[in-house]
Amino acid sequence: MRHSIGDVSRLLGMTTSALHYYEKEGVIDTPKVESGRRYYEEADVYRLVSAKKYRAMGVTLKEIAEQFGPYGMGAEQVLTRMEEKREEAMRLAEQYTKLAGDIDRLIRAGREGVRATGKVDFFHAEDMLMLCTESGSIVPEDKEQQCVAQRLLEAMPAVGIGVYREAGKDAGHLGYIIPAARAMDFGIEADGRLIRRVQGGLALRTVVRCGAELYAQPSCIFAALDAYAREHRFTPKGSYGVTLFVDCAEGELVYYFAACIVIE
Amino acid sequence: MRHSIGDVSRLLGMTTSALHYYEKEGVIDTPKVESGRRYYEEADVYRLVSAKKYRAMGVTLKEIAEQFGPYGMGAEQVLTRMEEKREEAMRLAEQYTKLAGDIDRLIRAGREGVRATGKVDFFHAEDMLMLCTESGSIVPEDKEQQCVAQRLLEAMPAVGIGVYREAGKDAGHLGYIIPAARAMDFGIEADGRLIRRVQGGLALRTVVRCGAELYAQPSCIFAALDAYAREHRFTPKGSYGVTLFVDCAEGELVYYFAACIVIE
DNA sequence: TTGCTCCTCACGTCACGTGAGGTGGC
DNA sequence: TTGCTCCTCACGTCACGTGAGGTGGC
Repeated sequence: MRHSIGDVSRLLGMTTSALHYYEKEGVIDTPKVESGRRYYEEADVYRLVSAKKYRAMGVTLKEIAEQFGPYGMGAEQVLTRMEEKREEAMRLAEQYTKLAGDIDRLIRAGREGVRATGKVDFFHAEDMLMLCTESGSIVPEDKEQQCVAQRLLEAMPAVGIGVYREAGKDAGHLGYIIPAARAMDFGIEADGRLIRRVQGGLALRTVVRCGAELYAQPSCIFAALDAYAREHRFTPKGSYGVTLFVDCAEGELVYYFAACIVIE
Repeated sequence: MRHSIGDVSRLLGMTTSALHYYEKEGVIDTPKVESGRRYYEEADVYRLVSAKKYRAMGVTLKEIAEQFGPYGMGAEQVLTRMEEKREEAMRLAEQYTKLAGDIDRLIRAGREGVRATGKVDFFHAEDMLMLCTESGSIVPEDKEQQCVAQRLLEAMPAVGIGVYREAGKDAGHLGYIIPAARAMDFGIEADGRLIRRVQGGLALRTVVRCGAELYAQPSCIFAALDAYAREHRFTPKGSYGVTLFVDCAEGELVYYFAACIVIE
């Protein structure tokens, strides 16, 4: 029995141009031609169904063509390839699960930020890992430090831009910040020099907006909390803040930060 | 502080050409130029870090450019977009989890097939759903039936090509087969006409190889099992077989099928 | 004759990577 | 002068989708 390209395309749910492409890539050796038209034999359709199956597993057309070619692969090789694809699929599944979690955390923090801007409350601050440059810039000067920062940035979107201020100091530093718990998944550890651990604990928290002054005075995000702490006689330990999002709606950039001062 | 493209690229872990591309796509408005060279301000780097964060969430460059543009988006819109991306990530996570499971089942069946070719044993056959054409071809003639088959093929790689033979009949039919349990995930149900349920139960099983005779006589895959059943006086109920894989190693196509006869 | 299917190019997609060939600054 | 960084273009990637312009069969 011979089938037209239209019937085959409807069966497989692919366009005729996709079938032309499969042919060009050597997945099927040009089906018989007759006055220019293609006709597909049962075995060709079987092959296309198989090809679609392997595509669904993430095998590339080049690999499939190889597998089906005149010097095709035996069972053992095909099974080995499938094992690779299974690992790949599991890796992707895990990656997307974690991504969904990271996005969810960002959304929660963002929603809370919108509601809570300007208010002060208490919460239990997580331990964080933070990379700050010595120069105070967002870009490390040293090439080695650039590479360390790059490794941290691989952990996006779990990692973000933040501000850190040591206990008792006035100056804050811009840098990259990530929850310590999440950093472990990426094999990122505090090294005591570049990447430091910021101790969590009971903390005062608020959400602030700021503009370009952030770059000149990163600690500006702590101003409201500092006043509150003084007024209520809390003894500040370390302080940190994380970017919630950047609002561009008015043309001017407005940065939203969740800032906190650990008090215990 | 101003940074060269090299420093920024090392920080972000992207090539300079990627940064050129971001510029072309309007993610950053051309940073200041001076004798042809780009220099990035702190705010530009902040923006690039943000862009990288959204990229990691699966936001396209066009969307990011929109978000950062002169008529950029406010917090609420950004949060809504992030919710979409979270759903997308969850969908993908689930999809890849199931894909890994499907591939795993294929690998197990394949490995067992390699070991067990020619041997007969007993096992508990699952219920299956099967679509067979009336014509006996792998391609339905009717356009409506082609579309039903297409819906089934969306369930790749859980669905595969198989053979079905009714109890007491000699002829077998080529078609598409999927475990009934897995079919539910895709909203596929037996309709009594095109898609039929094949009852499982205690069954004889073997793995057979065959060539092009499959198309003329699909029931050829049951030959060995039929002989065994006659010899041991089992009363066959329905029979079915599923493709394990196709071996192309010798140039000739050799189909491997796991065939079974339900006896109870 | 009129639809319908099919044909072969050619070009677009998306987020870059990889040269080729040339210039500027220390 | 020699490296090094940076520049701009152009073309490739991967699996197709979308026309444009034309032909064959009922």
